Amino acid sequence: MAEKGDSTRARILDEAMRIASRDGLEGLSIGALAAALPMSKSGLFAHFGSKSALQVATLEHAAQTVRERAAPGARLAPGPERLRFILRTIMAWIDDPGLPGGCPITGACVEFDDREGPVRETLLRLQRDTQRRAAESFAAFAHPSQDPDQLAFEFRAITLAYHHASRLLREERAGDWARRALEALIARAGRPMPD
Amino acid sequence: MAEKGDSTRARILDEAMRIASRDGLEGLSIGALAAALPMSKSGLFAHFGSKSALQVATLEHAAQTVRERAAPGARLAPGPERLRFILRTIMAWIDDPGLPGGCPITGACVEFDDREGPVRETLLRLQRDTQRRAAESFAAFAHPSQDPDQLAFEFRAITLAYHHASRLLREERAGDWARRALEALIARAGRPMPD
DNA sequence: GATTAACACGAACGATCGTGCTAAAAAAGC
DNA sequence: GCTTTTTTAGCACGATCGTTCGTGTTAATC
Repeated sequence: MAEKGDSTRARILDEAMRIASRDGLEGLSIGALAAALPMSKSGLFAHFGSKSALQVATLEHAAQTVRERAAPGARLAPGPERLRFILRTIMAWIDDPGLPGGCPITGACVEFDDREGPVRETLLRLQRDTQRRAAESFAAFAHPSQDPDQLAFEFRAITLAYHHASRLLREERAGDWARRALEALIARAGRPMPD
Repeated sequence: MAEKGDSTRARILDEAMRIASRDGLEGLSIGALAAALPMSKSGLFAHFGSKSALQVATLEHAAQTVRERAAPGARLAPGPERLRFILRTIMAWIDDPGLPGGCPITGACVEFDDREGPVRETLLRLQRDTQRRAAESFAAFAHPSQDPDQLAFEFRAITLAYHHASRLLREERAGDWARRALEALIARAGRPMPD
């Protein structure tokens, strides 16, 4: 049985997530990762077989981590409270001191948005999934004339802008801005759509 | 007089912007850039003296380009119409077929959000500038109880989410979503802030 | 026409990139 | 305790990275 291999694989991916957070998935190099563990380059490489496999594994590992942190939100019924919980979780994830460059998935989204390959496909799957979940929560309480996908788009917008304001601009008010934006969005979702 | 040098420098930066759009500012390599022009690696390098100087110059060039495209908006008074024009301009810029990876500045924002150095400082200056301009347009018509910085944050959110939906997800409805989000934001700006 | 400055080039540097191959060490199964 | 499988290390490869240097070519100045 593969026992030892799995635990070192997890150790590798934890560190890979950290490095990818700062330097991006492409900037994540096998040599630097091996040196940080520490481990031999070839020994590490044998776990994945290719760089893009390592990139995909790192992405999935990051997605799994944030999924676990958001798990308590599943107890809440889909609706405003769950959305507030998700936003808090994402904001804490973006500001996680263990991730010196913010969310590695967000980074990869910009890095690989136009590069075909397995990494992009993994990203698409992950992002479509979270988009769908946000839309569900909006649909649970929004006015029937409102489009859940529209609201989910704006929810995503808030998290992206928070990443931008918090990490690049280092703006202290970023948290307030994001919370207020969500409250306004929740309020609007309950009203009928104008036009 | 530096005559020939300036024109080749512009040619270099045009191509650098294209490559940085797809591969990021760090993925922009001197060798690949020289091969694409075509030009010798050393001849190109002499124009900038270092890679980070090339990165900064590429960023400034991109900012100048988008500034020129947004210039007609200066004729409009600060307010909703100008905001609509800016959003249209940014969306066209993000979808520009000459930029195979979307806006290179947005890419750099995620790539360099936690890497100290001249590139990050350039980004900070550029982003603070556009943030300030958006806040001005909101302040021109918003209800006094509204915070222009809050509204500018949400305006940025829309453009970031559009980049995400259009380039990564390749979602056709992205344009509609962004326009609707802006209209909702403009409408809210005119109303007093609740509580 | 001679001098000088600006510009581009080719070659080479040490370093690091991703990726194989082979053998030693460690763990697992009996 | 031995065998078999899994995991790691060592070493080397071709390619590419940013950068430096010396040289030639072109254009402007006197």
